[in-house]
Amino acid sequence: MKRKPSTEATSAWIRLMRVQSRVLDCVEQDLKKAGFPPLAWYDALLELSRAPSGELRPVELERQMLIPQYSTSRLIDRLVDEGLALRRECKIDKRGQFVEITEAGRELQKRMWGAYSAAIEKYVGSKLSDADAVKLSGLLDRLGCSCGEMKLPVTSESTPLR
Amino acid sequence: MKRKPSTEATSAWIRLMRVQSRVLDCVEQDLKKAGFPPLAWYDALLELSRAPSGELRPVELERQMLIPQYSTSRLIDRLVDEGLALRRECKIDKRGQFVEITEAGRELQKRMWGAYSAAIEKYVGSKLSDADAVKLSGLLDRLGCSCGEMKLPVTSESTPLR
DNA sequence: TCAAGATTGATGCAGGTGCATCAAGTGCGC
DNA sequence: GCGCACTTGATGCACCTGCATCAATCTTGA
Repeated sequence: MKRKPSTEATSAWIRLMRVQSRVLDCVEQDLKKAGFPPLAWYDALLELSRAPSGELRPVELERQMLIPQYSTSRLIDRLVDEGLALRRECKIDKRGQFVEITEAGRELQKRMWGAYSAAIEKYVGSKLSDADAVKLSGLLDRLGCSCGEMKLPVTSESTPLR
Repeated sequence: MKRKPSTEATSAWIRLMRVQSRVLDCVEQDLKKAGFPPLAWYDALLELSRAPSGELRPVELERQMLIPQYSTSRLIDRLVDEGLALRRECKIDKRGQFVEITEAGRELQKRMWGAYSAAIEKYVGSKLSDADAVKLSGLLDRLGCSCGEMKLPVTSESTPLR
């Protein structure tokens, strides 16, 4: 058996697991109560809306969102079913396709950001000073480093972040 | 629409979500590769093994683990199917029952701790000084407070934590 | 004591996820 | 130009989860 973690590390691990799941639960619950779909839909719509012409290859979306391929494929199915996105053929690579966000998709994304940002403020922002939020981000980044980097959200005045 | 979160808060939120899911994924993956069942089984076995006579009411387990009732019910089903626990009738309350950990259950819990603790060290302990781990715990606790408190793991030399 | 309500635990159903695998298309090396 | 490995995306299957609901039992209050 390998070296054991310190009690401090173990304690941080436990809190990371518990707090994240609680906070995520709260946020998802608020969104659901407001009649919105799950957060994953928001993430996908945001990625699409940010893309140059509102379209991405599924494989790009997959890399942005860090979810497995089959998961992306099915998420797109659902978005398309709801008229939030549509599949377009990709002429340069006939295996592939483009997924394009629709007007309805863009609108839903914006409306969701209202509820989503309020939830972030309620469950995170209001609990932490900005300085502490920065400290927390820094510590978390140290844990994430080994699994690849994290996209920094480019923030302009009212641009939704991810 | 309500007040918007600062970019610092939003950034912390994003990292909390991403880092947790990455790290959890890594740990679960390591456990799976070592041939062990999911972490939830470990948590349940640990709670049971810590209980006074190795048995708990499902409703207690549910409260300890912070998972929904139906989830507890089915987790117990699986543990029982695998011979890691057994259901005993509860004489004082005929609606209820006791779930008792078996010898096999205790053993699996101990064996899992070997792999589990190694994973914690690998993905958390080795990335953070003890002092930073304490800081991280503190910041996370501030977020968790609104959702109820967290059990502090009582640590003695080689006692598994949760 | 008895009815109304709360608590305990199980379960049918719809849907989501992970895994393995497949088919189609691309592109590289020879 | 051909074959072989790789990439892209979809899907069948098993299992897991959330939701709603149920039956059984306990508790409370009049």
